Amino acid sequence: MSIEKVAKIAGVSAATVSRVLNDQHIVKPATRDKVLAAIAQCNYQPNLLARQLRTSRSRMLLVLVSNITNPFCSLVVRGIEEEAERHGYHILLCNSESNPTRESAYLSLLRGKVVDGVITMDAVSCLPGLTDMIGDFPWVQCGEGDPEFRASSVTIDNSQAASAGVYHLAAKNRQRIALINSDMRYLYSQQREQGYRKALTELGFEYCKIEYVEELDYTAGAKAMEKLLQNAPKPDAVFAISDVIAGGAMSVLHQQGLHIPNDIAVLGFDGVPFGEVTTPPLSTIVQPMHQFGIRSVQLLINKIKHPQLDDSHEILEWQLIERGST
Amino acid sequence: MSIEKVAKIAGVSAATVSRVLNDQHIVKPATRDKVLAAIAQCNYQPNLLARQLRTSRSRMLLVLVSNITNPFCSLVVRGIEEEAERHGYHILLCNSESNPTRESAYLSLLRGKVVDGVITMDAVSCLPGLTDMIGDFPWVQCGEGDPEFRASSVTIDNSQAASAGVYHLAAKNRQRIALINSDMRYLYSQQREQGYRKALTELGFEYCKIEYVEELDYTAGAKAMEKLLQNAPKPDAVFAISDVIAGGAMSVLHQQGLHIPNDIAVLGFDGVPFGEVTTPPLSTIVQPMHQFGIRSVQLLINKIKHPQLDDSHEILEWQLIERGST
DNA sequence: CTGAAAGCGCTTACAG
DNA sequence: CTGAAAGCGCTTACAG
Repeated sequence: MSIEKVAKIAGVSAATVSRVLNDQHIVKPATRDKVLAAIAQCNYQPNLLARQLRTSRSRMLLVLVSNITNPFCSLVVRGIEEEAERHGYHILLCNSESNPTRESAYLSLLRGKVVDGVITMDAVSCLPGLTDMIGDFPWVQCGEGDPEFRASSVTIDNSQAASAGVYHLAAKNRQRIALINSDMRYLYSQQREQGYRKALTELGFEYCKIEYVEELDYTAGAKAMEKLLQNAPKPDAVFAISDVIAGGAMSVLHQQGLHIPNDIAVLGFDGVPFGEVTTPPLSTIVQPMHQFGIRSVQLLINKIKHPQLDDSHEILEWQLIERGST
Repeated sequence: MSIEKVAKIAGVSAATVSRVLNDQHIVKPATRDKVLAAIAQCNYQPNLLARQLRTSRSRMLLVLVSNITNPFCSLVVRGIEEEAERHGYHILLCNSESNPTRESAYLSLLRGKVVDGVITMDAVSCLPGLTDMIGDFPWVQCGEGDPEFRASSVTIDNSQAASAGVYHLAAKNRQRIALINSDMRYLYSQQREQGYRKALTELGFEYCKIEYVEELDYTAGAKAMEKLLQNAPKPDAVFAISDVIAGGAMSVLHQQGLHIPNDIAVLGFDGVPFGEVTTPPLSTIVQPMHQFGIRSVQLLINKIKHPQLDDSHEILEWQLIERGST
């Protein structure tokens, strides 16, 4: 079923059908009604590929996440989808697992005109080949903002938030605050570590111990916690780079019979729902995940509509929520 | 940059460039080399929309999930993406939140030729309008298999698994086994409830108490648990329809000072990673989530390639894992 | 082995 | 207000 056939049924030209389809009000009401009737009669739905090819607009957005399994990511994606829908856009999801081959396969959709722009939530910024692939296409980095790249960004002040986390723990009389950080490829990891070290210095604390994880999952958090408990003196607080990591750490502490927060305090990062149901509930630094998604889409669509626009870098507010674990 | 320009640079016709692009081996090696050089020289990437329009194959799959935030969903999506990539397909994600408007917007992409087929993980089956939209397009239901519909499916035997759960709890000397079930729109909810009731009858248990949740999140699980504890006699075991629900329930039990499993046992469903880090670790019925994703894609692509094929209904194996909570 | 031509199904100046 | 025609960028019989 094509526009040509609808036109024939309605007794008009394809151009007129197209005008009706696109809500152009220059069509005479009577004609319009005939067309609408024909469309309904044959249950016609335009071929979107043809339209996209012709207009060179796909109204699709590529979203590159490193791990959709991470609740932080899925909450951001939710915000992205909500806002995209509002603007008539659809989402193509690439769950990259930080796999460059897969990322580049998806990014080639930009040059292939299948998507109009991309939101990245992975550290593409350190994979030079990939940034070449993005080239001049509309791009916003979400949750991470490397000003070196020609991309807009939506983030929080990671360094400041991490410092605040350390001060919070210090206010709870903790002296030996360990950090479980993730892959230093991520700019946010670097920034949070910097904030952690800065606060430690300001406080005059000597204890400074950092364990790195390669994946942001419970198992990685558990392993890191085990390592942290091996050397003396043991920490009396752990600051985890993500709530998921904190969850893994807490399970090890329970196993070893340590009391949270008396023996050791635990502070997370992200503000993911499961932090509300841990034992004890997890204190954490909340990122505005939903808002991350919404603003990212707004910036991206703005850039798609006005390509000559300058990149903008948004810093949203974080918030420290104290629950039972600190 | 179009195929025409590449052809001009290489001194051949567009048809020849197209043949090289599509790896057709009838091209003379010398010609082939010239073309490849031209492609490299101008960094050419074919317009995928044009190709898709011409071949009427988009190599895109639509995935409809009700809530990407649910770890069950994201683990299945991961499997889907992995297998799709293997076949050269990309994923369009619709996080429907069970919102019919959004679902139908995405489903219209089927008739719009933007996607070649759809995998649903939501209860579209009870939204008649939506199944009309899917029409005769390739469709597989994942995690739910309603034989009434013209769709293939990949599931487990939900009724059998639920019965086994009840028997497991009975073997732990539980007599008052409550069920926290989800929305009865879902076929799997109906099937699991049926398995639960069947086992209860077989065991001759009189206690039978079911609480329903509308959302599959921690909060909903917590609320349901609170209600369950309000009437006497209290249950000595809770069987939750999902691990996330179980997590919410456990937090309430901890708050009320009840010991798990001594005072009350908790059994989950899904086998999601966070069940490993609860206190105590969660016993659960594991669904092969990754395999769900993989098989769904295989069935779907098979159907895309051979539309006349009959629908197939696959039942995969579940597994009861006993951890500390039962 | 290669090219000229038609066509996928739309949209959009242009002319009337 | 409407239609004829061109064109988006590919692929694919068809002919040579």
